[in-house]
Amino acid sequence: MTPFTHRTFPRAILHVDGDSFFASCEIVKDPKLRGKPVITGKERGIVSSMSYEAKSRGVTRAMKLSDVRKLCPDAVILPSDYETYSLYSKRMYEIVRRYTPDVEEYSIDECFADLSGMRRVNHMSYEDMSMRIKHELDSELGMTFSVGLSVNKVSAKIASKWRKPSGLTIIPANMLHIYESKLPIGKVWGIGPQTSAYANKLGIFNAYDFAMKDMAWIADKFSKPFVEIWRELRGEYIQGLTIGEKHDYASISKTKTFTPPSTDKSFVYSQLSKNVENACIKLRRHELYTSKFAFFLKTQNFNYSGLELKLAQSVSTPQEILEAIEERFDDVWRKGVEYRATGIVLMDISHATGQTNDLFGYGNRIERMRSVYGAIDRISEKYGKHSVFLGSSFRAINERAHRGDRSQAPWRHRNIVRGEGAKRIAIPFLGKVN
DNA sequence: TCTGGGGTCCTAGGACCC
DNA sequence: TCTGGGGTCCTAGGACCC
Repeated sequence: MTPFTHRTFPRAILHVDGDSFFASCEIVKDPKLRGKPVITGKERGIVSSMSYEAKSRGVTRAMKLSDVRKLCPDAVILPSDYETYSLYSKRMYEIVRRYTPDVEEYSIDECFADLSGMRRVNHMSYEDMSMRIKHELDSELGMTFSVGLSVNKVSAKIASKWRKPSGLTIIPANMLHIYESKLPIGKVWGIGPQTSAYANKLGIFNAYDFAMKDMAWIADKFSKPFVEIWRELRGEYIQGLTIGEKHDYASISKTKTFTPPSTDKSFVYSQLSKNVENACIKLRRHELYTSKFAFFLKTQNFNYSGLELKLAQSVSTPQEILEAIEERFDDVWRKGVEYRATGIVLMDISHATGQTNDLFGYGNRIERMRSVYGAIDRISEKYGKHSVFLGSSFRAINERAHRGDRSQAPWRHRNIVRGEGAKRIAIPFLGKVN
């Protein structure tokens, strides 16, 4: 008899997790790689994803590629190819959607699905649905998935992680306590190192210890998210699924580390300018607008300095953002400090432009800017990303400029530059827009 | 894990108002 | 002038996830 509940599947929540997803996609792209230690993340210099062959040789996530080559000289190291990964990701979602419309696209290699109430429609048990989903994923996509079925998200996560790779684990409510008593508290989804250490101090070591505390005790000692986890560990269904494609964002950010670090203001600014351009590209792809943002610089010792700024109107193009940054950049910039990265975070994201009274004809200009960027997005689609970019991003995009010309003013975002191999043509911006 | 990039949610505390 | 209570909005920062 379970301590928690009687019904085996009050809700049937599935969690699907692609095994070594990026590396697996690379192996499907190039079957000759099968059986070899495959690693992705070449462009970053650290391991992003590794095949099980690589894992068994001792390769771990975030390991430096120089160490990987020593450990595993025959490793095949590839740059990330997100286009392909997203394609396989979409195919994964579609297969799961054959059995229920309620699919949450949780991340590029994971999804949740609510199978509740689908037994009659699909003419099969939840267990059979889980088996068939896994079989269709494995056979149609040519890689393996680990699948877990239980009564809520937290438990479904426990199930899918239980056996990897290629596991299928089914945990009905009356069996939850068995798995939980073998699971260290820090392995529970949503319980990280801080909370795990705190729980240990309170005498909680596994998920079952946690689940068996009473409500008042938990509520007294933990914040809301952990109370929800506690309830799900007891078999309740608390965390709903977010169904459908992701088009809404609370924030959009872009940050990029450069090596070696730099004390060169115009170079660092160009990095930031490029990040702003990229963030705006994402904004426009989802037809979104922003009216608040933060920019920051990251020093060599991982200190951050930055500012949060507001715009008079919502925008989806970089001009106003960069003008605002330009005005305040010197408040953040410290001469002689070595910076290793810049970043931008767009906030207050909305679907509409957010009407404000337009005292200075500002909106008119924004309208024109938007139509210019409509054209730019079409050019980029046709000729590749960054075939057109701002003058202020020039040094970040044209790598060679880093060592050479230092005379360029940092703020040249009023010029748009068209890149074409070695030839790059600056186009005066403001005067030409109509 | 001596450190990459992109997200989300929650809480505490200050400002301001009635 | 002082004291008390309550509400809302905003920001900084923590914690966690993939």
